[in-house]
Amino acid sequence: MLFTKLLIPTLKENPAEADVVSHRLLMRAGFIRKLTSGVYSYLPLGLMTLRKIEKIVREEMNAAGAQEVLLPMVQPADLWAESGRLQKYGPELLRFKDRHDRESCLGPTHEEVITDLVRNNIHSYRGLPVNLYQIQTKFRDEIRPRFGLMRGREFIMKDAYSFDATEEGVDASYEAMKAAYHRIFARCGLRFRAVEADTGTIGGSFSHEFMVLAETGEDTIVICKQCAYAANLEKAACAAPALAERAAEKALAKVETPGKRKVEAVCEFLQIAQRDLVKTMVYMADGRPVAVLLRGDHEVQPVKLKNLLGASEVELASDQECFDSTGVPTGYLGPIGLKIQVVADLAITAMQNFASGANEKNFHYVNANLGRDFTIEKIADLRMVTAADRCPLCGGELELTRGIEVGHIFKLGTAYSEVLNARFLDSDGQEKPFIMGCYGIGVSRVMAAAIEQNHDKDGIIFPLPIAPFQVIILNLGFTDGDITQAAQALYQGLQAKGIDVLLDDRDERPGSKFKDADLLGIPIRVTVGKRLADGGMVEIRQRQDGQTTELPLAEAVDTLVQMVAQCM
RNA sequence: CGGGAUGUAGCGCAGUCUGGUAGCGCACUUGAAUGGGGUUCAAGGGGCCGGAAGUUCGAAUCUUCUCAUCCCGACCA
Repeated sequence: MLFTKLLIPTLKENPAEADVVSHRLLMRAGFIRKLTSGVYSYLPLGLMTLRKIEKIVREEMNAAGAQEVLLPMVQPADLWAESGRLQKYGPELLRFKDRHDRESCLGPTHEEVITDLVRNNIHSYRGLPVNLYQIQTKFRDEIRPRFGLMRGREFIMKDAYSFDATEEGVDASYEAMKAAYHRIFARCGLRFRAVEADTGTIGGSFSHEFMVLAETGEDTIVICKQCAYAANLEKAACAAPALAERAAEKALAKVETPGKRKVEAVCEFLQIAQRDLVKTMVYMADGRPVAVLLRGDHEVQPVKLKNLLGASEVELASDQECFDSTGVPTGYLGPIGLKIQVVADLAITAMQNFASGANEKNFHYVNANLGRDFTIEKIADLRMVTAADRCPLCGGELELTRGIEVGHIFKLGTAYSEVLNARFLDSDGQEKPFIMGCYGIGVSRVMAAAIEQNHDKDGIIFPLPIAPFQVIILNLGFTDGDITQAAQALYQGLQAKGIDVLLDDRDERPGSKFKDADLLGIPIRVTVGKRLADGGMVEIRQRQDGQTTELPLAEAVDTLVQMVAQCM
């Protein structure tokens, strides 16, 4: 296409509202414009990239045996009431009434609608398994939309739902999706990892997130350097502590620790290492206080705690809440004689003769021992993994790194089919609920994540498979008929070979064209200028590494076709 | 919803403290020159100073209220 025929409003300066790199560059390169908070228009270039991502997604979903459908965005509230999520989903579900005063909502996700569709149309195990997907705009009234396309309220999502008759079946469906997702993100040219994840509010029993690796990612992920283990920090398991040889238990003693509340201060005062102190953190679990014991140098992982307690919300208690429930000021809490529920992290089972608060202002115990001085009902893995931890699978070294969640797959089980009474007749004549899985990809987020991962100071560096154009031709001889004609010919030659090519035919200075080409991130740039007039040569430059070659115009088409084929 | 900040031309900003009727750069229009890393000169067009109320002879500027946007926390593709 011709540059002059496309709406590509590039910006020289960074918009004040954008300070995340993908947002900034998407704005500057003229891919998106904001309409209102968390809601964006896609301009021609943005839509082209989106379409390329969608095409890859479609091809892989179809290849994995899924069928494409398109479900309604406006949904009756009744259906959400039936699943129980009308209440549970909260204000993120945008609700409104139509002219007949019927309660409606905008679909933030489609478990209800798809389950309704399947329960009304599939009644036998003979129709199973089935996997239905769509690519569609979702709306979630996020508390705080931010980072441009990374967390919009309106965004484009591919969501798929599988229905199986058996456990083996759903496992196979899940694995097929996992494999398809690997192919999708690999084909998009992204560096990513699939990690084990918490199942969150969607529920279900098993889940993986697909993370695009980028320093600016919102999530921390844990990767084993030796084996294939990878997990979200929320989920990452801590290896069971190595049990050292048991030493003799020393006598418990209460010591005065005036004004020493923080772990560092207490340990310094007592002349002990932080790993020899048990700290006591109080959390409010659905409004009920719970104390968590863990080693002085460890941190609580709230999601693990939430899961252990079966609570819907856990939050660190304020100093006041803490005092109200225990009668002890924070800093002096300890397991011995504490009146509220106490749970403990696994790591403390390996500790001996440790220090802890004495539940009395300005006092701590030393030489406390689990079992002798106190007992704990629930001991579990409750802490955050650290880089010092070992892989729970192979004992290898762990690495903590940042990622952007672009895909999430869940094995749902029968959670939705049960509440929505979606059943089929099995071969044994029994009526059974469908066993479901659901699988999402944030298509618009993939575009943003690709940029977070691939950019430099000059602009975007698109992986070729998702670049709006594969090749950009710069005509630098705007006033020179021969050069302009050669650029035109090259443009038509590439088009004839099926290359997505953009010809910069603007009456602009060379500098502007170079700057814009870099900003747009088109992988291959061809410059047709006075070097053509001098020696019949054109210049080819790769955006990725800046590698430049010159070659005769006559060879350009074949060479470019080869280069593009190599990168797809 | 808590904490912080900002709203002045399409974009980036100054002017606000100390009230006197709106300015700079880029972009845009016209003309000329220039043509391999955001070129130069000249002449133009464009603003209800987010909105409302108040104080004042006079408000972008002071006061109050509102709306919007962005950033930091709990949620998620």
